[in-house]
Amino acid sequence: MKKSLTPLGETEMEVLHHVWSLGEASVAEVREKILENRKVAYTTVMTVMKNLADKKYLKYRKEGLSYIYSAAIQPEDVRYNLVDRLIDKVFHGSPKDLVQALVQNEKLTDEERKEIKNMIDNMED
Amino acid sequence: MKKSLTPLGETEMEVLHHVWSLGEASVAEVREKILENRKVAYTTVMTVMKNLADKKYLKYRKEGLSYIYSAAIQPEDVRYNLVDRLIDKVFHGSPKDLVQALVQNEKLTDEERKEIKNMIDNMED
DNA sequence: CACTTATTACTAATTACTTAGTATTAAACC
DNA sequence: GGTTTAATACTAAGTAATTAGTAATAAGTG
Repeated sequence: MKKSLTPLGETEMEVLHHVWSLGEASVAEVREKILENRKVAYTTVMTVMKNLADKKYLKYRKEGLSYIYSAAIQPEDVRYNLVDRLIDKVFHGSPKDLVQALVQNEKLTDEERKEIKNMIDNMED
Repeated sequence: MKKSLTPLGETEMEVLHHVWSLGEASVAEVREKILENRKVAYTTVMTVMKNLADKKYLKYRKEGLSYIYSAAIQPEDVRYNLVDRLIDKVFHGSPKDLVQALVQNEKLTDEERKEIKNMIDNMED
């Protein structure tokens, strides 16, 4: 009965990210990518990928003796879902409040602030 | 070794929200607010509030035989933290991508989109 | 003063995510 | 064909969050 604010854990997100950017990937390939940042056991990555497949975030096909994984869900879908959830649970239904929290955050660089402004300006009404 | 995308769970966030809006609150008062939406045991709310106090999100003072809780951390701080985390873990450091995911989300009403646009337009460069 | 009531403290069960070890299976090599 | 190698399957332990029951404590009430 865990109720997380998010549908996925951090490692799951990390793995998903690598699969997205690789297109198709074996456990070993994903592990290599993760190893660029931190150490992790092969079996750990395998377990996470199996779990993600169980949850339908990944699909796979057998090639020789190993499985080749690919994404079953697109990044946009996961991101939308996550942002929706956050707006609901943390910002009580106000997307504006989220943006406010974002742009008021002093960690944003001027560059980033400008990018965001440009993006919105170019958005059609 | 749990690694959540967020520092708080859903119920914890819910309780925190009520304490913020009430200013000061007893367990019973927070529980009443939650009961407006769903059923929950008195002891459950108590446990969550005790945990939040342990994590320094709430502070309390004794009044008679009960504790009166108040927020030790402001909503903005929690929200900033959460948004930062999300940008880091899900949007790989790009706040722009978050905004993009947000405004492209078809669940947003035109009204909300407009509000966001106005807010950003009024932002200083 | 005994009894009801309100409150907190303690305990525990459940679920989810993370992490990784051990076992098994199957291919590949000598 | 037996042995090494690489992969997956199975198992399990740890931590966090949720949920709530039971025990203990203390205050007020007749």
